[in-house]
Amino acid sequence: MRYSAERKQETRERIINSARRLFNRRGFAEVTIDDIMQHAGLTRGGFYRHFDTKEQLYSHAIRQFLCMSARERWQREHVDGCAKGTELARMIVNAYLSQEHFEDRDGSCPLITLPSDVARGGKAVKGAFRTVLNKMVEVFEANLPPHDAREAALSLTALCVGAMVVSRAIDDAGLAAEIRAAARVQVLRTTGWDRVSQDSAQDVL
Amino acid sequence: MRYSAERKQETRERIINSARRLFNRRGFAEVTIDDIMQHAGLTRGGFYRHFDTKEQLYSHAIRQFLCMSARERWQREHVDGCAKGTELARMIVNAYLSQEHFEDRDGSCPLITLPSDVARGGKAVKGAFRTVLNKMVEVFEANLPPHDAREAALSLTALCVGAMVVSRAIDDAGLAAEIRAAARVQVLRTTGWDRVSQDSAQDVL
DNA sequence: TGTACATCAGTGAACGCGCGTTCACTGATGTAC
DNA sequence: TGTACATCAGTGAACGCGCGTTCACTGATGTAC
Repeated sequence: MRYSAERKQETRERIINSARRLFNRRGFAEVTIDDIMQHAGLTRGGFYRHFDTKEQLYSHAIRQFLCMSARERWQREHVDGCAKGTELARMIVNAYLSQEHFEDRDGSCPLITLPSDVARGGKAVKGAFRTVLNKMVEVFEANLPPHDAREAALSLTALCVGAMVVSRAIDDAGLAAEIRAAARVQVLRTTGWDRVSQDSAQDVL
Repeated sequence: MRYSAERKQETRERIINSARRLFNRRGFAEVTIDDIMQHAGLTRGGFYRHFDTKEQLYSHAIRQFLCMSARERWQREHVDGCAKGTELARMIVNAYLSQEHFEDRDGSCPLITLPSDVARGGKAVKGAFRTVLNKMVEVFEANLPPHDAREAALSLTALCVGAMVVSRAIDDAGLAAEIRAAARVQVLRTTGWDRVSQDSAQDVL
């Protein structure tokens, strides 16, 4: 077969990547196949060498976003790699609620960008969403006093996601920042994560 | 003018109501004008006696949802009218995070249903969203110890909204309920609202 | 190594369906007298 | 009160654009010999 299989695979992934970003930013219906292919440096017709329908691409895009080690990828990009334990948990919270993450509309955590869409979507998408959510809960849970770790981890997750979701939906950067700051204080205070390793207390934000 | 102005107004509001419910449930692009008019008991053509475009209707629908005393309407529907102070705050939290509110996809608080759409929308919609958000924050703020009332109110709002948003986006009713329960415990514990008026402590949920 | 052929990723024009929008029409009700 | 006329909310068929999808074609690269 001419054009090596790897090259085709690369193109395919370029398409999925473009799709992920565009869907993320504008939603399913507001993005055309033309947009996606152009964004990937291709033309309309070639699309169907890689996918059967637009919907199929959508599910791949979401899946890439949600399943494919979303937490690891995100963590690698946003958090210094060598932190451990409560220090890691604190850094994740700081990075999650940071201005930088707030502004990154294409690449941000899908729990923030997609919930309304997912709530209206099918089983597959909801299942993937749950997977990512569970990963986030696990990180928190592992760094909390055991007696009510799970309960606390669930509400911390809801708080972090909620603060970001709401921040994104308003047109007032000051209020948005205030909400994220309030959430951060609340998380760090209730968990005690602000009291560990004072030497690196000011790093992320 | 035949057909009294009131009758026309009634029809118009019936259309907006249908639109609000359908948009809320399925999103803008997935609802056709035909759907909306049928749902309102009318036919396609009549639409343009009331609105210029589908988008205009959308903005009216959202506006009705968001601006038009959303908090008061919601409060009236979901919370016993005569409660006051911290008791009211507690009841609102309980109702907000209740199973009933969780299941009411058409009529639920727009902060939960719309954030992804609004985040992708224009200034007008975001402004309206902020209005509702502020109202929710105010209720909380008025019932918290003054020294950091605002900060606490902001994070409580994020927590309540986040818990509902995330609950809706997963396909596991058990986990969804667990998240809402965890959020409720967290809110009531950090605010102390669970410690007031023990006589009516079990009412809502 | 070179030549002939096969494959298929990618192109771009064309197709056709769905849906937003328009339009000629109806008929119920309002107003004038 | 009754009659003629005007208005316009609502109808349903038709229009036309946009976009998902199809298709004939190209040309780069792989394979066979």
